[in-house]
Amino acid sequence: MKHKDIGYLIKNINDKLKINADADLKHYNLTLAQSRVLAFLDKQGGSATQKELEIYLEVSHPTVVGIVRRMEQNGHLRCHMDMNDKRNKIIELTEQAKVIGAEMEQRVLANERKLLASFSQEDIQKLMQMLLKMYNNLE
Amino acid sequence: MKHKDIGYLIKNINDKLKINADADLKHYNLTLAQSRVLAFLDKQGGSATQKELEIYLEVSHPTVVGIVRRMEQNGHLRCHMDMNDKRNKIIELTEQAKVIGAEMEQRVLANERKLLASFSQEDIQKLMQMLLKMYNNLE
DNA sequence: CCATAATGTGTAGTGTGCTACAGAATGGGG
DNA sequence: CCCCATTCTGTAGCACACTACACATTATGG
Repeated sequence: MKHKDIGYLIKNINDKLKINADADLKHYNLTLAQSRVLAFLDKQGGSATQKELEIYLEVSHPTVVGIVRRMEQNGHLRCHMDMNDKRNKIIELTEQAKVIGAEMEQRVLANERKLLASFSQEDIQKLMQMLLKMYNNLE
Repeated sequence: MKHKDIGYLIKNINDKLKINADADLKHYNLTLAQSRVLAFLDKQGGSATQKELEIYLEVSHPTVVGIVRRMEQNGHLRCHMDMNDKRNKIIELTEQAKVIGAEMEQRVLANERKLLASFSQEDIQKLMQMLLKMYNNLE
């Protein structure tokens, strides 16, 4: 591959990660973004508010609305209003989705191993540091 | 920020890079993807086939069709058929777009400097190596 | 030379990201 | 207590990424 700037390289890696993950997840009728939601909710005990999801995903709220709507249509989620604060929308995993929650976390780990194949532990540490530094440079 | 996997961190960085760049480029009526097209065509002497653009951008051809159509509508590009091979579509920068071509490359460099603020030269080398390694792990 | 493969482009439909605007519920200060 | 700011959610419209399908043109092999 020819020389490219770092930002571009990051975009190309991200695109490929998404394509691979989406292909993997097709069996579950899930996408990469949706699998992150599923893993998050599973970790939270099965439910969270839409706002908490937005903060976790670090995306705008209309983006979350779309993802939640599609997952609800596909039977992965169920939604209802929080009766203690009617501004909140509570998102819950369905039984069907809970079953595959653990598999999702395994899948994330497997993809990570593939991405970092032949990286030493020090390299992974160093990489993580540098990524966090770039992330913070962009606040 | 809490612990996240590398793939997720890369996505978050990519999203932020896009948001910052798009805000910067709004004055030119350009997006990040469009500025890459403009810089590429400028480097190629002002024109290329749509296929060459596709290979450079590493995206699917329908994605290129959309970007080119919007840039043509905005007066940045002009298109015509290649008379030596009628399958090819030749894309050319307009005069208006050529003027800002050099500025685009400067802008890419400026964004790169911001992203890599406080990175040493060795770190940048190491980072580039690791990114390329990840990229190749995903073929 | 002609049938078939390969190549380049286009369209349809979907998912995920954004901004800008709007509405409902809650909280707080005068 | 009521007005106003804050918070959470929703909709509209756009950009860009994909797959699947379709069509035209060119290249190739029998």
